[in-house]
Amino acid sequence: MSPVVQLQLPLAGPALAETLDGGQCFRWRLAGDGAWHGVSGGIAAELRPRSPNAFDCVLHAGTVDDLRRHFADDLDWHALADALPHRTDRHLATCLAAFPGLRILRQPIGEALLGFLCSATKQIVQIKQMVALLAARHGRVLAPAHCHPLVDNDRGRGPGDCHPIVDNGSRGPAAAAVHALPTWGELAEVSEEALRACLLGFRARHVVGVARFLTERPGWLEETAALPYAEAKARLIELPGVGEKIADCVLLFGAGRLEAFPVDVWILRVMARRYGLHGWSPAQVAHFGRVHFGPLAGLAQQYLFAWERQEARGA
DNA sequence: GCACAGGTAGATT
DNA sequence: AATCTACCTGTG
Repeated sequence: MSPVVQLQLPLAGPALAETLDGGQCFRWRLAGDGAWHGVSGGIAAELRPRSPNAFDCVLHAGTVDDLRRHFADDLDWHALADALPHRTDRHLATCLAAFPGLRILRQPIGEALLGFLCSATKQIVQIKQMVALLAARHGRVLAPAHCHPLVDNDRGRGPGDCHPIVDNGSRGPAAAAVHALPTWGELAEVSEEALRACLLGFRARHVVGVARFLTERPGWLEETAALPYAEAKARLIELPGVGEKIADCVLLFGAGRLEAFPVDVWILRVMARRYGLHGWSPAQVAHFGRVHFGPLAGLAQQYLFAWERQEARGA
């Protein structure tokens, strides 16, 4: 049987869907049978909600500890949300109530950088498509095709021990190979043309530029992640294709900096419609956000974003 | 057919 | 320092 992964706090319903498929990461998807399939770093997992804080879990690659780290299960997300100024902010209180348990996942910083370089003026569906193509064509294999899930544990069987499924009649479609995202070292070997073939458009030039930059400076990204927020952000903005917004996304989702407050068109809209900040510039809104929401502004941003997306879908 | 999409960078005012 | 524009391409 599949092992059960127990979380410290509930993550279910709209908060689960928003956490995994709300635009903070681009490699989780909900399958037809209700299972969440996801890849992050060295993890390839299938999760089936079993109770509000437990999942049946099949790991095709990676360990349960890796998965817990990805879900940032060491943090008390209930307490973090409660530390936001929801007592004096009615709209924020509404957002918190609508997505109880929403989390900021921990992603490898290089993957967050790649994903958000692809995000410029694109919808989430399309970003996911680009990232899927980048992984399939240029990332190393995490789990081979037609591989039985490693249901026992993650020891004693290597990927090479998997049996091909010959008779697939009653099992549904055969599983395709699961690929990791390409590392920046691997991306340095990919031509701009090949990147454009992954639907990146003008973003391909940015990826090439960043790959060159990082290749010449080993350890630069990891050093950046360890710097104080303001210094880290200033360094990220040196990268081609990275401005204020993407730098904040990389720090929030790839370096656990919950004070980072990315300001995109959605947040601009939220601040105008819900907070009356009509005509404010992104820089002004960013300043307002840091002051009003405080050191966990990034978590507030994710709640506001989730609520506004839900409204836009016609709630 | 045409605007728009979780932006950025360089030019122009 | 604020505003304008080009940059790719799938989706409605």
